[in-house]
Amino acid sequence: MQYNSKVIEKVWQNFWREHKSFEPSEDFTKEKKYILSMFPFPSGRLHMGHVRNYTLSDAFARYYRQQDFNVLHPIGFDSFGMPAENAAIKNGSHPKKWTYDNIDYMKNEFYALGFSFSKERELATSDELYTKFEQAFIIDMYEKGLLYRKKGLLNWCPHDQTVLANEQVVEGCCWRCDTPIVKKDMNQYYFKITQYADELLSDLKKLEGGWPKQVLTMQENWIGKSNGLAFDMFFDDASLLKLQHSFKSFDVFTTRPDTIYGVSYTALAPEHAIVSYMITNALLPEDVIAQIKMMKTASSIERQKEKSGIALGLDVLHPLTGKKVPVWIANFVLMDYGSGAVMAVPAHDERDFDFAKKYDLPIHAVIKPFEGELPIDKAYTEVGELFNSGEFSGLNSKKSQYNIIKYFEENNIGKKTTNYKLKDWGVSRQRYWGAPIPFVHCADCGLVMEKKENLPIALAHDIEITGEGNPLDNHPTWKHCKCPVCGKDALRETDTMDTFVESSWYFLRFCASKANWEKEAFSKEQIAYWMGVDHYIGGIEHAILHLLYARFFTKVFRDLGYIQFDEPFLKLLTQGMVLKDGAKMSKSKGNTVDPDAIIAKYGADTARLFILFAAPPTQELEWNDSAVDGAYKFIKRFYERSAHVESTNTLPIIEHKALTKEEKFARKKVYEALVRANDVYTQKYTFNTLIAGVMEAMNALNAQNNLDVWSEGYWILSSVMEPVIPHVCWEISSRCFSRHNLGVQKVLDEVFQEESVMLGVSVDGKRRTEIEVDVDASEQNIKALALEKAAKWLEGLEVKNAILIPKKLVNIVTKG
RNA sequence: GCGGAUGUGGUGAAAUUGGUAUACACGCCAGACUUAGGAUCUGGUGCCGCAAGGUGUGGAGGUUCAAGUCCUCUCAUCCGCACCA
Repeated sequence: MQYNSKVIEKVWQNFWREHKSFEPSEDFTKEKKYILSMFPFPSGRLHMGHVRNYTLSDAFARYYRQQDFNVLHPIGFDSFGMPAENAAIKNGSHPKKWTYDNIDYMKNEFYALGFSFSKERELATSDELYTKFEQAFIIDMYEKGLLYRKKGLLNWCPHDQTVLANEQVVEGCCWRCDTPIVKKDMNQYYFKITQYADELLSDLKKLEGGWPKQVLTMQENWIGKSNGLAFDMFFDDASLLKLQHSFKSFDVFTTRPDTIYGVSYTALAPEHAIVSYMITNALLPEDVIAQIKMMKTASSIERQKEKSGIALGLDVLHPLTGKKVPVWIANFVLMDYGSGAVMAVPAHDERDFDFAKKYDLPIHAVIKPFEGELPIDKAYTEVGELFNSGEFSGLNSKKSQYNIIKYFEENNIGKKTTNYKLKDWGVSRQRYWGAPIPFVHCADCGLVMEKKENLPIALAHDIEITGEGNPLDNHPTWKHCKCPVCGKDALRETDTMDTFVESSWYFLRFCASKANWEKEAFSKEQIAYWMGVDHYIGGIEHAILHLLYARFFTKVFRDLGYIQFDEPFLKLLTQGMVLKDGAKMSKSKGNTVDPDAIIAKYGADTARLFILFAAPPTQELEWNDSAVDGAYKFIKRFYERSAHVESTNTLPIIEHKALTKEEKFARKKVYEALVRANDVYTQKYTFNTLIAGVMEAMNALNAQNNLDVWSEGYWILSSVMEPVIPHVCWEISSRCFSRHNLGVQKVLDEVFQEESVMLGVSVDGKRRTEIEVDVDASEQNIKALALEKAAKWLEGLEVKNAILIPKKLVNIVTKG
């Protein structure tokens, strides 16, 4: 009996396809599990990260099928996006052809890996049918006021020639191509995600336990809620005059109202409206204007290098003391947070301190430590006691915040305010390969929505992709249309949507059965049955972007009445990266391992086994060729030793008491593996330990030669391992058990009942020897035996106590 | 700087959550079978030591009969955020 992965894997892959083994049932009375992996971008071929991702979800899906659940385990392709267009520029291929060719290739790879995806529900987000429903949702969102268009300062990637959302800028660079981004003033569509900021934050609590803590923290920090005080700073008379009375004040936000008496200057962002006004109206010297322009055009990285500022020659009046406070421009003040203006308290804020030192501005301390001296060479940012703070002097600084905010509110000079770091999601992209935004610009009616019956607004396909400009905009006819309201000639919006829009609702689309695909995006009934996703598996790199957007869409869809829950993903498993030689696999480093080559050499089962065995799912996985070899050898042994099994359609009945020690041990190991399997599949996800347990059981089986024990062992082990190495298990199961063993397995308690146990004996916590005792031996007898056995180590010592931990050890205590 | 995580043999990693540290596997060593072996099987393998024994979970303390696990301090590595007022 020779193991041949190629033959076996082909047989069962064909079998599963012919029998449609992995299609979910429409019987909504059955208990369900929705197992989902983050779907891939069709980049051409699978990499090991994909293999890990889908091996994990496949293990869950197959396990729950065996447990008799109705399992939805779908797959699709996140198939819009810039790489298709970049490939077009490079090779002259059409993005559509490139994309769908890649999808076909990758589907074959999925097939060769034995993944139990529903074939019927496969989709690509670039399918026009998908675009149709997406555009309809966009229209709904616009009607709800959740989508708007405005001009603003945007993150522009000079390489990809498009704008990016804040979340898509990583360390000042484009998340895709690493090019430093620059700010550009443009028209852009936004989703009003900030309207949901508070709910997105508070609902994180509902995910505790189901999501990794790390991801929850990252989302919390990203939303960045902070409470504080907002108030107006009014200009003095001289400044009003200088500003030609165009501004009488500006708004500032602080989270430290307790430091209000320490304000010694104020700072505006270089982009602030007052600054712009002064530039436009030539209220500043030419060289100062030039400096400000430099400051504005500097990349965010440059801007962070060193603090710099310019005095504007204006003063405002302190809201409580009425004293003059100078107004500066400072490069560290961000226009898109709060109001783009801050009150500066150098004595109690590190940034303000650095700035004040550099420009020799006054520093007024108003908080002192409860004990010890106030530091003079740095800002004191801790809690302390207020002084020089008018009627608030003497208060605890933390507690005084409440009093000070209350004072501002009572006197109508400011109010309690909450700010978020989260910004609205800029969603338009000036690129071709994406879903068109379904709007029309009409000279008479303005910006109007396309009619739903005209959807989808599909892309033009006879386009030229050169990398210059927007192909839809350059197309001779595509953008010309009739206004859906007045019927006159009008122009289509040529921007397309961010591809994160598609991945924000694909998990809902999967709930729709193919029969209804044309008719509706999904039905309420289908959603109610399948959602939420019971296990969502994917990379940690989506901790913020995709997962935040998908949560947002879920809440919006709920408020639109389509669904009735708040959170889409009940449990999230974030897999670690796949490494080779200690580094992330990448083409540039030349350390990639091609899944196709592994399948060709060892088969899919080996690849799957290695990936699950080498490390727990959340940890990094170091690729190791000889360990892959080891996985292969295990499967080979597992298969070849199934020759010991006598064919049967029922679990052999064994009289446990009549067995030899080795036989009993083998049964115990087999059932231990079963117990562990249930625990791993449902709670712990540490597949490495499950596989180790199965290996132990195999070793124990091999140390005995009772055919019934062999058969029972294989009955259970090939069921337990089926989610991991399905092909070889179906082969064994089919040959030996006519597949009757693939299903729920009962744990037999009798195999765990033992007549005697080994106990460790330690003296003062140090292990010395061991004893074998009957399970029902009395504590006294056990201790006596332990003392006798440990006599050698007790010479000259006085025994004070002995502690028995049942079934574990006896610890003999001698010292006082 | 802030936040999170991780440190256990030559390597990937276990440890039922305070109870016999190193399961399982890779590697290595020895043996068997073999014309041959990068196949297969058997045995061994934390470190020091001939041995008795000693020692050992990044480091230093502490709590406990008992600590990889709990507490305090510290070092290292990785990840995320980063002038958010």
